[in-house]
Amino acid sequence: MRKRRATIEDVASRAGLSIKTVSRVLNLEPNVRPQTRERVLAATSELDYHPNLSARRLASKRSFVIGLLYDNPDSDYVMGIQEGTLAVCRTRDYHLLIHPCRTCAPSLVDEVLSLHRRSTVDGLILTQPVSDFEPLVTALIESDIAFVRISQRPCAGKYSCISVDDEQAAFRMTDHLISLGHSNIGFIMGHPDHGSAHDRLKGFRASLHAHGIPCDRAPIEQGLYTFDSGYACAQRLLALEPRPTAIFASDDHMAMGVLTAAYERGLAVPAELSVCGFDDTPMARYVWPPLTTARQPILEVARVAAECLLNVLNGKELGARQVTLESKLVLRGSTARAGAR
Amino acid sequence: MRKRRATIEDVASRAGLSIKTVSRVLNLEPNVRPQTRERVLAATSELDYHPNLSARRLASKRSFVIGLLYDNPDSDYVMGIQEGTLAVCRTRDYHLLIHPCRTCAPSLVDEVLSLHRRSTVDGLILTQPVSDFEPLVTALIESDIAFVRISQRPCAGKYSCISVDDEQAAFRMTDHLISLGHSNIGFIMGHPDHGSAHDRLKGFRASLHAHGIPCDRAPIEQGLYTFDSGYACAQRLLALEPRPTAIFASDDHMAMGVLTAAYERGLAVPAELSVCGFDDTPMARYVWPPLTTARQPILEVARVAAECLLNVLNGKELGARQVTLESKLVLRGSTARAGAR
DNA sequence: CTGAAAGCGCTAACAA
DNA sequence: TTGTTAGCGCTTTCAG
Repeated sequence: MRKRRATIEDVASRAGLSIKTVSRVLNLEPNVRPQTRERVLAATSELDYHPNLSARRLASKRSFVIGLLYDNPDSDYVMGIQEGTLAVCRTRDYHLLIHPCRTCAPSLVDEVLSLHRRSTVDGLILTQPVSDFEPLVTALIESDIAFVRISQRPCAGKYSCISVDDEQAAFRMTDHLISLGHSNIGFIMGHPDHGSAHDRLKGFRASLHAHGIPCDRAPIEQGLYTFDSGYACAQRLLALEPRPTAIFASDDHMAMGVLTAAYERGLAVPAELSVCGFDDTPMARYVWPPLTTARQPILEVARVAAECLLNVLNGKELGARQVTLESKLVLRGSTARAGAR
Repeated sequence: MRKRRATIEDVASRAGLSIKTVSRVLNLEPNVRPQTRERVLAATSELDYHPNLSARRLASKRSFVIGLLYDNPDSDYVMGIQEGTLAVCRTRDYHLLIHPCRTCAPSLVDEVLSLHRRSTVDGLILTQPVSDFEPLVTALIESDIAFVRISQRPCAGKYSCISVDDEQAAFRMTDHLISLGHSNIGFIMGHPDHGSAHDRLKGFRASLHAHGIPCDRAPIEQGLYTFDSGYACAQRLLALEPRPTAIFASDDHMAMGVLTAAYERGLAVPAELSVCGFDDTPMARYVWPPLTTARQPILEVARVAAECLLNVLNGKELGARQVTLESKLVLRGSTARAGAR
């Protein structure tokens, strides 16, 4: 037979203390004698006591929930971010509310503000491109809602911003292509609403420049971080005279579009065309040839962001943090020495 | 300047009614005169009133949260399920708590029971393979926790079970291959812990049988729903004498492993080998050649499951529902007429 | 260092 | 059909 769930009063009376003392122990507040703490802890476990979240939320006027905002078609990216934030939430007894959304939806700001107004969430983690959507960020600041952004562009104020070194990584990737003997390299840019797209382009250009390759003549196409856009851009690049010997796509989806375009033209990859992507999504390994790409520490990014936010919510962090994590090049079969047949 | 958030009392006094009446309107309870209801609604919107979730939860001893359990490496599948359940939750003012887990973790049962014990969730949606994990299902039934399973195998009792027609779809897919002139078809089975793996095999066999092809001699390999397992199985199948002219992989990940194995052996797909997958993950379109596969109505499955669960939680549904949704064959370039070079 | 009492904002009986 | 009165289980003053 199931007994009624134990409450803080049960614990208090069992330990021969007041509920306030029990509450103190549970909330790790100071000013409790170690011995008293022990008594509480003992009673707690004897009764298999678990605080009632709703009651705690009501009394403390906090939800102990953080919201995760995303508008990203890449499932693997989103899952990675979810996993990282969840890991932190679990260790700190918070819950995660996922909130997929459309950056372009006119209702977005209201939607998010209402999440907070209804005390559904205490704070928010914003991923790209939502994190770069000015109107929302401004509204959050005005409403004094805690948030942490995952983005390259820091924003003013006490708001932390976590990112990966897109520019650096793109620089190194380009270096790699050049070191393989490529000099006519086509570049496919990502969705212009994502800060990362601009940074990756910057890194590409910087590397060309560093190697004395005139970058104003480098063929650059505007993509959208999707397979189809990559395919379309590749069609244009491959029609150029002289044809690029390598194509650097700003993400793996577009790189796969490039592969498809190459196949359709009967171009051998990597013998006649080197292709590289970015992000190292799981499928980069699964296409043929496996994609050379750059691996982002997504989980780590998410973890740091969540940790930051929880620190802010619990007054453990004052200033804004500005963290940049490092990506790694992953060299696979889709890139090879130029002219190697 | 920000005013204090309106409470139910504010609404009541503004409408000149008691809080109970307001509560009735908010909870769609009967026995309220339409005119009274109007007064409440007016006050509600004038004050921009939103009920405090925590208070409601505490008083009603319900969390208005449902949990989503999954242990599936396929991000696209998981995202689809999340999206479908979220859509329903939003329309019915519930929250979704995602809970990725490891079916093999010994702590799984405790972990899930504690979600309910701490009144974190009112009910659960189980996806495969968690939904087929007996110990958990049994524990949930014993603890009288509401749940809905996404699985092919219905379980006893008043518990609903939503599924797709894996067997039927595999049958049709095999039919398709046979109609293209293939008779020596290799089959790669999915992870044996997933009910779907067995059903797909059953459909495959049934189709062979229906066409008078001896299925006891059909080459069948055991995979794990992963790229690598598909690759390994394909290696074995392609080494057979005579070599199969088609391979039916039980999911797209494994099918991609087959494609890779074929490339490495210099086998042209589909000219020398037809390949088909299952699930229609987004990347099925993005590989070369694009994969013939079967599309599952994942969103719909998730929606129905969530709707079911919410109905149960709100006493709107008594018996167990047993729903099977239909998959669609998606014919792409990876399959072709046998012997067509 | 510890405790008593007063809510947090809502729902649930039970009256009226 | 509507209102009154208790709680739900916790945190927060504020006293000791």
